[in-house]
Amino acid sequence: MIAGMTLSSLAASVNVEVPLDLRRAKGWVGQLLENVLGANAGNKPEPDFIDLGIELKTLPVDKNGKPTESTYVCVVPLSDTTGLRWNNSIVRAKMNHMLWLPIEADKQIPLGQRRVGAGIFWRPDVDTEVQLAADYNEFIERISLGEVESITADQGNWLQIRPKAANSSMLTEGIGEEGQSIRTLPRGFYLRPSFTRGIIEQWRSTSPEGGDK
DNA sequence: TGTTGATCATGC
DNA sequence: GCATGATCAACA
Repeated sequence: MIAGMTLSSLAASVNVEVPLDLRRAKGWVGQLLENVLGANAGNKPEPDFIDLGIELKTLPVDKNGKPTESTYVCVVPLSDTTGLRWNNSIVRAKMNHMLWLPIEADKQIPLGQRRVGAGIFWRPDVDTEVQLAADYNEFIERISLGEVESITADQGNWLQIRPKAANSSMLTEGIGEEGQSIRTLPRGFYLRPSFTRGIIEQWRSTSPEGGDK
């Protein structure tokens, strides 16, 4: 029902002001859509629609419909990694059912005039999940071995690990090279734009609304 | 121009 | 400080 609507009309429907730009309101679009659609997980590490088990993600896209940014998934566990496996991971819980909402992100369009696209309900197919699991397990193994400081963003096929903090001086507990406790920058799991591009392309080729371009 | 590392706002 | 929502902006 909200496909095609502008952010300013959606904001008006929930009595929210539209900021001039996103520089000081980076998560504004995502929070607006949570509001409009009634997501209820708050800031808990659970899917947004708890009862449905569905994770809501806005996906900024350029004029060609290609994602312009990576997608944050969740915080990376850096200290208590024993027993962590793909099957009991928060990454898997969130990615099991996702609702993607493409949003126009061309900076030439004023924020309030940007439109929401058709929602894409998505679940990973078997091959995709195998690859995500491989990325995840490799990262967790390296973290368990005390290699967190040598993980860079160019590692991982679909998932990547990057800093996720208020600033570069934030520290959290991690595992050092000798297995000791260290202080290290908090990290997050992110999905590469190449991954979300695939979701859009898959939708375009299979949905009646999607056309074939 | 795409990526990587850094950063912004909010709630508790 | 940690978890949510993400985008910014410098640099390769």
